[in-house]
Amino acid sequence: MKTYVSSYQKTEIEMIFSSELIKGTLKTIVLKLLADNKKMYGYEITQTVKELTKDRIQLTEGALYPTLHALEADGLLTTEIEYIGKRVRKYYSLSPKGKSKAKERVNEFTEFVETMQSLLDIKPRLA
Amino acid sequence: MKTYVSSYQKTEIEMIFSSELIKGTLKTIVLKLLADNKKMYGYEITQTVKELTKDRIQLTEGALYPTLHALEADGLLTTEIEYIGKRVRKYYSLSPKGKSKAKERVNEFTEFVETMQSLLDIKPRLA
DNA sequence: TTCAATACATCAAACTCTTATGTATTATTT
DNA sequence: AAATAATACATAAGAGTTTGATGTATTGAA
Repeated sequence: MKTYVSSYQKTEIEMIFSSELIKGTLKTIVLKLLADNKKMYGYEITQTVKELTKDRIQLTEGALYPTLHALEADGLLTTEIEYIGKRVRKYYSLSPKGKSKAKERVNEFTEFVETMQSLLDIKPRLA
Repeated sequence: MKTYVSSYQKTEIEMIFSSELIKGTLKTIVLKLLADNKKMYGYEITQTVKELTKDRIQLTEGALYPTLHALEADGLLTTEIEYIGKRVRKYYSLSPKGKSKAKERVNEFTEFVETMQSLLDIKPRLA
Protein backbone atom coordinates (compact mmCIF):
# COMPACT_ATOMS: atom_id res chain seq x y z
CA MET A 1 0.00 0.00 0.00
CA LYS A 2 1.35 3.36 -0.98
CA THR A 3 1.78 5.81 1.81
CA TYR A 4 2.76 8.73 -0.34
CA VAL A 5 1.38 10.31 -3.46
CA SER A 6 3.60 10.07 -6.48
CA SER A 7 1.37 11.56 -9.10
CA TYR A 8 -0.89 14.58 -9.30
CA GLN A 9 1.85 16.53 -7.63
CA LYS A 10 1.29 19.30 -10.05
CA THR A 11 -1.93 20.19 -8.33
CA GLU A 12 -0.32 20.15 -4.91
CA ILE A 13 2.81 22.02 -5.75
CA GLU A 14 1.65 25.37 -7.05
CA MET A 15 1.33 24.91 -10.79
CA ILE A 16 2.43 27.84 -12.89
CA PHE A 17 0.01 28.39 -15.72
CA SER A 18 1.28 28.18 -19.25
CA SER A 19 1.60 31.59 -20.77
CA GLU A 20 -0.77 30.48 -23.48
CA LEU A 21 -3.65 30.58 -21.02
CA ILE A 22 -2.74 33.98 -19.69
CA LYS A 23 -2.70 35.39 -23.18
CA GLY A 24 -6.02 36.98 -23.77
CA THR A 25 -6.72 37.66 -20.12
CA LEU A 26 -3.93 40.12 -19.41
CA LYS A 27 -6.01 43.19 -20.25
CA THR A 28 -8.93 41.82 -18.25
CA ILE A 29 -6.70 41.33 -15.21
CA VAL A 30 -5.21 44.80 -15.45
CA LEU A 31 -8.57 46.52 -15.93
CA LYS A 32 -10.15 44.65 -13.03
CA LEU A 33 -7.27 45.40 -10.66
CA LEU A 34 -7.52 49.07 -11.51
CA ALA A 35 -11.29 48.99 -11.05
CA ASP A 36 -10.77 47.67 -7.53
CA ASN A 37 -7.80 49.77 -6.53
CA LYS A 38 -8.33 53.19 -8.08
CA LYS A 39 -4.66 53.65 -8.94
CA MET A 40 -1.71 51.34 -9.30
CA TYR A 41 1.73 51.42 -10.90
CA GLY A 42 3.19 48.78 -13.17
CA TYR A 43 5.50 47.06 -10.78
CA GLU A 44 2.76 47.01 -8.17
CA ILE A 45 0.47 45.22 -10.61
CA THR A 46 3.00 42.46 -11.24
CA GLN A 47 3.53 41.97 -7.49
CA THR A 48 -0.17 42.07 -6.64
CA VAL A 49 -1.00 39.44 -9.23
CA LYS A 50 1.87 37.30 -7.98
CA GLU A 51 0.60 37.51 -4.42
CA LEU A 52 -3.09 37.09 -5.14
CA THR A 53 -2.44 34.03 -7.29
CA LYS A 54 0.31 32.57 -5.09
CA ASP A 55 2.86 32.90 -7.89
CA ARG A 56 0.76 30.96 -10.35
CA ILE A 57 0.23 33.89 -12.67
CA GLN A 58 3.42 35.78 -13.30
CA LEU A 59 3.15 38.88 -15.41
CA THR A 60 6.41 39.81 -17.06
CA GLU A 61 7.32 43.44 -17.44
CA GLY A 62 7.94 42.93 -21.14
CA ALA A 63 4.28 42.03 -21.52
CA LEU A 64 2.79 44.39 -18.97
CA TYR A 65 4.29 47.72 -19.96
CA PRO A 66 3.33 47.51 -23.63
CA THR A 67 -0.16 46.51 -22.53
CA LEU A 68 -0.47 49.47 -20.19
CA HIS A 69 0.71 51.76 -22.96
CA ALA A 70 -1.82 50.26 -25.34
CA LEU A 71 -4.68 50.67 -22.88
CA GLU A 72 -3.63 54.26 -22.33
CA ALA A 73 -3.49 54.88 -26.08
CA ASP A 74 -7.04 53.51 -26.30
CA GLY A 75 -8.19 56.09 -23.78
CA LEU A 76 -8.98 53.52 -21.11
CA LEU A 77 -6.30 54.62 -18.66
CA THR A 78 -4.98 57.93 -17.39
CA THR A 79 -1.60 58.39 -15.75
CA GLU A 80 0.08 60.51 -13.13
CA ILE A 81 3.75 60.57 -12.25
CA GLU A 82 4.93 60.51 -8.66
CA TYR A 83 8.41 60.67 -7.25
CA ILE A 84 9.43 58.44 -4.38
CA GLY A 85 12.69 60.12 -3.54
CA LYS A 86 14.34 60.27 -6.95
CA ARG A 87 12.63 57.15 -8.23
CA VAL A 88 9.85 57.57 -10.77
CA ARG A 89 6.51 55.93 -10.22
CA LYS A 90 3.82 56.02 -12.88
CA TYR A 91 0.31 55.53 -11.56
CA TYR A 92 -2.47 54.29 -13.81
CA SER A 93 -6.17 54.89 -13.24
CA LEU A 94 -9.30 53.96 -15.20
CA SER A 95 -10.94 56.63 -17.30
CA PRO A 96 -14.75 56.54 -17.47
CA LYS A 97 -14.37 54.61 -20.71
CA GLY A 98 -11.98 52.30 -18.91
CA LYS A 99 -14.49 51.64 -16.14
CA SER A 100 -17.15 50.40 -18.48
CA LYS A 101 -14.56 48.43 -20.41
CA ALA A 102 -13.47 46.75 -17.20
CA LYS A 103 -17.01 45.60 -16.47
CA GLU A 104 -17.44 44.47 -20.05
CA ARG A 105 -14.26 42.41 -19.97
CA VAL A 106 -14.97 40.73 -16.66
CA ASN A 107 -18.44 39.96 -17.90
CA GLU A 108 -17.15 38.50 -21.12
CA PHE A 109 -14.63 36.36 -19.29
CA THR A 110 -17.33 34.97 -17.00
CA GLU A 111 -19.50 34.00 -19.93
CA PHE A 112 -16.56 32.58 -21.80
CA VAL A 113 -15.79 30.34 -18.85
CA GLU A 114 -19.37 29.09 -18.77
CA THR A 115 -19.22 28.30 -22.46
CA MET A 116 -15.88 26.58 -22.11
CA GLN A 117 -17.12 24.51 -19.20
CA SER A 118 -20.05 23.26 -21.20
CA LEU A 119 -17.56 22.27 -23.89
CA LEU A 120 -15.08 20.64 -21.55
CA ASP A 121 -17.59 18.88 -19.34
CA ILE A 122 -19.32 17.02 -22.11
CA LYS A 123 -18.82 13.31 -21.80
CA PRO A 124 -18.98 11.00 -24.81
CA ARG A 125 -21.80 8.61 -25.60
CA LEU A 126 -23.94 9.47 -22.60
CA ALA A 127 -27.09 8.41 -24.41
CA MET B 1 -41.87 54.06 -17.49
CA LYS B 2 -39.77 51.96 -19.79
CA THR B 3 -41.36 48.86 -21.11
CA TYR B 4 -38.35 47.54 -22.97
CA VAL B 5 -34.75 46.83 -22.13
CA SER B 6 -32.25 48.96 -23.96
CA SER B 7 -29.01 47.83 -22.37
CA TYR B 8 -27.40 44.52 -21.50
CA GLN B 9 -28.45 43.25 -24.89
CA LYS B 10 -25.05 41.72 -25.38
CA THR B 11 -25.85 39.03 -22.86
CA GLU B 12 -29.19 38.30 -24.48
CA ILE B 13 -28.09 38.26 -28.06
CA GLU B 14 -25.47 35.55 -28.34
CA MET B 15 -22.17 37.31 -27.75
CA ILE B 16 -19.28 36.17 -29.88
CA PHE B 17 -16.15 35.95 -27.80
CA SER B 18 -13.19 38.08 -28.75
CA SER B 19 -10.51 35.99 -30.34
CA GLU B 20 -8.18 37.18 -27.60
CA LEU B 21 -10.00 35.00 -25.11
CA ILE B 22 -9.98 31.99 -27.34
CA LYS B 23 -6.25 32.28 -27.80
CA GLY B 24 -4.59 29.84 -25.49
CA THR B 25 -7.57 27.52 -25.31
CA LEU B 26 -7.65 26.27 -28.90
CA LYS B 27 -5.39 23.30 -28.20
CA THR B 28 -7.33 22.48 -25.06
CA ILE B 29 -10.59 22.46 -26.99
CA VAL B 30 -9.23 20.27 -29.75
CA LEU B 31 -7.61 17.79 -27.38
CA LYS B 32 -10.76 17.51 -25.28
CA LEU B 33 -13.02 16.99 -28.28
CA LEU B 34 -10.78 14.23 -29.51
CA ALA B 35 -10.68 12.67 -26.06
CA ASP B 36 -14.46 12.46 -26.10
CA ASN B 37 -14.97 11.45 -29.70
CA LYS B 38 -12.13 9.09 -30.56
CA LYS B 39 -11.69 10.45 -34.07
CA MET B 40 -12.71 13.65 -35.81
CA TYR B 41 -11.72 15.55 -38.92
CA GLY B 42 -10.92 19.23 -39.12
CA TYR B 43 -14.10 20.55 -40.63
CA GLU B 44 -16.10 18.43 -38.19
CA ILE B 45 -14.27 20.08 -35.28
CA THR B 46 -15.15 23.59 -36.46
CA GLN B 47 -18.81 22.62 -36.86
CA THR B 48 -19.01 20.78 -33.54
CA VAL B 49 -17.57 23.73 -31.63
CA LYS B 50 -19.95 26.06 -33.43
CA GLU B 51 -22.93 23.92 -32.46
CA LEU B 52 -21.90 23.15 -28.89
CA THR B 53 -21.24 26.82 -28.17
CA LYS B 54 -24.21 28.15 -30.13
CA ASP B 55 -21.92 30.04 -32.50
CA ARG B 56 -20.12 31.86 -29.71
CA ILE B 57 -16.79 30.21 -30.36
CA GLN B 58 -15.97 30.11 -34.03
CA LEU B 59 -12.80 28.32 -35.00
CA THR B 60 -11.45 29.47 -38.32
CA GLU B 61 -9.78 26.98 -40.59
CA GLY B 62 -6.72 29.21 -40.81
CA ALA B 63 -6.23 28.75 -37.09
CA LEU B 64 -7.38 25.15 -36.78
CA TYR B 65 -5.36 23.39 -39.47
CA PRO B 66 -1.97 24.75 -38.40
CA THR B 67 -2.86 23.78 -34.82
CA LEU B 68 -3.76 20.24 -35.83
CA HIS B 69 -0.49 19.96 -37.74
CA ALA B 70 1.43 21.24 -34.75
CA LEU B 71 -0.23 18.78 -32.38
CA GLU B 72 0.54 15.99 -34.81
CA ALA B 73 4.17 17.10 -35.07
CA ASP B 74 4.34 16.97 -31.27
CA GLY B 75 3.25 13.36 -31.35
CA LEU B 76 -0.08 14.04 -29.68
CA LEU B 77 -2.25 13.14 -32.65
CA THR B 78 -2.30 10.39 -35.24
CA THR B 79 -4.07 10.60 -38.59
CA GLU B 80 -5.84 8.40 -41.05
CA ILE B 81 -7.14 9.39 -44.45
CA GLU B 82 -10.58 8.37 -45.62
CA TYR B 83 -12.29 8.96 -48.91
CA ILE B 84 -15.91 9.97 -49.03
CA GLY B 85 -16.48 9.43 -52.72
CA LYS B 86 -13.56 11.37 -54.17
CA ARG B 87 -13.41 13.84 -51.33
CA VAL B 88 -10.53 13.52 -48.86
CA ARG B 89 -11.21 13.39 -45.16
CA LYS B 90 -8.38 13.39 -42.64
CA TYR B 91 -9.28 11.92 -39.29
CA TYR B 92 -7.33 12.82 -36.17
CA SER B 93 -7.07 10.67 -33.05
CA LEU B 94 -5.23 11.07 -29.76
CA SER B 95 -2.01 9.12 -29.27
CA PRO B 96 -1.36 7.80 -25.75
CA LYS B 97 0.75 10.90 -25.19
CA GLY B 98 -2.13 12.97 -26.51
CA LYS B 99 -4.55 11.38 -24.05
CA SER B 100 -2.54 12.37 -21.02
CA LYS B 101 -1.94 15.79 -22.52
CA ALA B 102 -5.69 16.25 -22.96
CA LYS B 103 -6.31 15.52 -19.27
CA GLU B 104 -3.45 17.79 -18.30
CA ARG B 105 -4.79 20.66 -20.36
CA VAL B 106 -8.38 20.39 -19.15
CA ASN B 107 -7.07 20.20 -15.61
CA GLU B 108 -4.90 23.23 -16.10
CA PHE B 109 -7.75 25.21 -17.57
CA THR B 110 -10.01 24.35 -14.66
CA GLU B 111 -7.43 25.50 -12.14
CA PHE B 112 -6.69 28.59 -14.18
CA VAL B 113 -10.34 29.53 -14.07
CA GLU B 114 -10.44 29.12 -10.30
CA THR B 115 -7.40 31.32 -9.96
CA MET B 116 -8.85 33.91 -12.30
CA GLN B 117 -12.13 33.93 -10.43
CA SER B 118 -10.38 34.63 -7.16
CA LEU B 119 -8.65 37.51 -8.92
CA LEU B 120 -11.76 38.87 -10.57
CA ASP B 121 -14.10 38.43 -7.62
CA ILE B 122 -12.03 40.39 -5.17
CA LYS B 123 -13.81 43.51 -4.08
CA PRO B 124 -11.93 46.53 -2.83
CA ARG B 125 -11.79 47.71 0.75
CA LEU B 126 -13.82 44.86 2.23
CA ALA B 127 -12.06 45.23 5.56
C1' DT C 1 30.46 47.31 -1.15
C1' DT C 2 28.05 44.20 -3.41
C1' DC C 3 23.79 42.15 -4.33
C1' DA C 4 18.75 42.15 -4.38
C1' DA C 5 14.74 44.67 -4.94
C1' DT C 6 12.29 48.47 -6.88
C1' DA C 7 10.71 50.84 -11.17
C1' DC C 8 10.68 52.32 -15.52
C1' DA C 9 11.34 51.00 -20.59
C1' DT C 10 12.50 49.00 -25.24
C1' DC C 11 13.41 45.49 -28.78
C1' DA C 12 14.47 41.31 -31.78
C1' DA C 13 12.80 36.91 -32.27
C1' DA C 14 9.14 33.75 -31.73
C1' DC C 15 4.58 32.51 -31.85
C1' DT C 16 -0.25 32.59 -33.05
C1' DC C 17 -4.29 34.25 -35.32
C1' DT C 18 -6.79 36.78 -39.04
C1' DT C 19 -8.01 37.20 -43.44
C1' DA C 20 -7.51 36.11 -47.68
C1' DT C 21 -6.68 32.81 -51.36
C1' DG C 22 -6.54 28.34 -53.60
C1' DT C 23 -8.18 23.65 -55.12
C1' DA C 24 -11.68 20.27 -55.57
C1' DT C 25 -16.00 17.59 -54.76
C1' DT C 26 -20.86 17.24 -53.73
C1' DA C 27 -25.55 19.01 -52.63
C1' DT C 28 -28.97 22.40 -53.21
C1' DT C 29 -31.27 26.02 -55.37
C1' DT C 30 -32.81 28.67 -59.23
C1' DA D 1 -28.59 23.00 -66.71
C1' DA D 2 -26.19 26.35 -64.26
C1' DA D 3 -25.09 28.74 -60.34
C1' DT D 4 -24.49 28.81 -55.58
C1' DA D 5 -23.64 26.89 -51.06
C1' DA D 6 -21.60 23.52 -48.34
C1' DT D 7 -18.00 20.27 -47.57
C1' DA D 8 -12.95 19.56 -46.91
C1' DC D 9 -8.38 20.15 -47.31
C1' DA D 10 -4.34 23.62 -47.22
C1' DT D 11 -1.09 27.72 -47.24
C1' DA D 12 0.64 32.35 -46.53
C1' DA D 13 1.24 37.49 -45.83
C1' DG D 14 0.36 40.63 -42.41
C1' DA D 15 -1.03 41.80 -37.82
C1' DG D 16 -0.82 41.44 -33.07
C1' DT D 17 1.23 39.70 -28.66
C1' DT D 18 4.54 37.61 -25.66
C1' DT D 19 9.15 35.99 -24.44
C1' DG D 20 13.48 36.84 -22.91
C1' DA D 21 17.09 39.87 -23.01
C1' DT D 22 18.94 44.11 -22.21
C1' DG D 23 19.26 48.78 -20.42
C1' DT D 24 19.10 52.63 -16.91
C1' DA D 25 18.72 54.19 -12.31
C1' DT D 26 17.58 54.36 -7.26
C1' DT D 27 17.23 52.30 -2.74
C1' DG D 28 17.64 48.75 0.88
C1' DA D 29 19.95 44.81 2.88
C1' DA D 30 23.87 41.73 3.69
